[in-house]
Amino acid sequence: MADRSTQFEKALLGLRSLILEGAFEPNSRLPEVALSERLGLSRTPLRRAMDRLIEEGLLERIETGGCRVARFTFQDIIDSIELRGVVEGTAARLAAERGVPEALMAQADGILARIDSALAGEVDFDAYVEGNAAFHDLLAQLAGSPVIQREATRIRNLPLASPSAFLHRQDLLPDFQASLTRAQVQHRAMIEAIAAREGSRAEALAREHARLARQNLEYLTRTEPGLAPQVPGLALVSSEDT
Amino acid sequence: MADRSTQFEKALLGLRSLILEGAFEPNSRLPEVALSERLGLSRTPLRRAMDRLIEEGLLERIETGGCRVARFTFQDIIDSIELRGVVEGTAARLAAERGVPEALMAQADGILARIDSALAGEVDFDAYVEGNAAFHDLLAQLAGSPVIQREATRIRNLPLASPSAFLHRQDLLPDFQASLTRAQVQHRAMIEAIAAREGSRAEALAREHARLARQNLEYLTRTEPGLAPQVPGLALVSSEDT
DNA sequence: TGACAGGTTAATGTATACAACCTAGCGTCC
DNA sequence: GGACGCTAGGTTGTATACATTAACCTGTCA
Repeated sequence: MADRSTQFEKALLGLRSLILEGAFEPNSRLPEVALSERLGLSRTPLRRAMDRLIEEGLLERIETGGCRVARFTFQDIIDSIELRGVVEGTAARLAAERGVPEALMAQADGILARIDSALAGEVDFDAYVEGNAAFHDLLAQLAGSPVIQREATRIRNLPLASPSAFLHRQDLLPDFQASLTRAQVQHRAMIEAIAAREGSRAEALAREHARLARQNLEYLTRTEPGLAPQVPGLALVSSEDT
Repeated sequence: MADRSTQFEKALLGLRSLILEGAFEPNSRLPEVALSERLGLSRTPLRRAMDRLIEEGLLERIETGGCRVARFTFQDIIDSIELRGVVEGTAARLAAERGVPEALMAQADGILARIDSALAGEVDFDAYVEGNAAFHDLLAQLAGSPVIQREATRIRNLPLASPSAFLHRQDLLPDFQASLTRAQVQHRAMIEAIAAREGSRAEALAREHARLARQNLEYLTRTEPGLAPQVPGLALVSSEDT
């Protein structure tokens, strides 16, 4: 996130992808030298990337040293989405309580209009995804609090909580256009609640919005079990214990 | 957190202390070599510690490279406490909704009893702080979700959100024993709400509990302005802009 | 006198070498 | 035969050397 096109960035993206693709056995230890050779870089940036992935919850530290791939379940994804709704709900509530500068509300309207365009007629899926990301980034800003913004953005970018983990296959939903439209209705309702200074409603709407993502995910995994390995974050999901 | 008595740990604790004590000018760049010499270790563990402190929000990365001390305000501390209440509230709500194993509830009762003892008669402040930490650690576990537990613990340990940032001078409160007793009443009410499976009430109580910490902080800074430099997290607080 | 170009310095990012630790396997002793 | 200890191998944690890049200063030219 910090550096562009550095070895660290390569290590971070490469290792994260490998983990989410299920390239490693859960609970398996990750030897640093072998990994660094596999990724074509030295141990220094690799270790930095591993530290970051530990923060993200994809890896966990071993007491004796080193780290291993974390075991996570479908319920962990559900919980991550719930948490995202809670934190975004807080951003929305505080924004409503404290008020939002004109300029930011105008930006919000612009983003909503962009998403409307993406949904009009034939759905422009890429444009929707882009607009959706912009909306949630802005939502994190609306409370005017660096702390809230940081944490909301952070949790939204957690691999397990990231909408992009399944959004890219949302075309498999029974009526995916209807789902996106429903999400956009919630987007607009949130902004309206914030403008109306109704904190509780804004918070509830944000939570409801996250729950929609959860329902979509549950539907996808119920009807398309074969999809799991393709969906980052679901590759390691299993029903076994510990 | 991971390693004990390693150079990394020394770097993390040392640098964090220096920042919170206000040893650096806000927005000042931190040169790695000078810092590593000052802390008596090499750049490798120092850089790891700096990465961690960036995650915690005490430092921020500079586009061109390196990092500087973050500027934070009193409002940032308020927001961090608010966020802590929200996430702990979620842990409490989910625990109530999903139910908690007998063994964990028994542990909770044990901790509550320990805090009661600490408050009986002459207040044993250290024992209270220890029991309070145990309570909040357990609260993070009650939902039975590794994700919730991770994030609740993480946010609680953020320097700006940490109760220990001002708890150690809580003896300056007008009637600090009453304040601790009120907190303990809230502790017990939370556990009872969870046992009664009342999620909304449990969540509201956790938020209320965080708000008590906020009120204490506000009182302290209002009546003892000279205390600020001694209170970690307040050293860098200022009313100037950007 | 001001602005631009070139060089020099110092900083970070990266690689690698070194050291301490844990683990496992084998041999010996009880 | 089993258990304890020692040694060897490998892995991580740390230090340092190297390279690359950005900033700053200086000198010259317009």
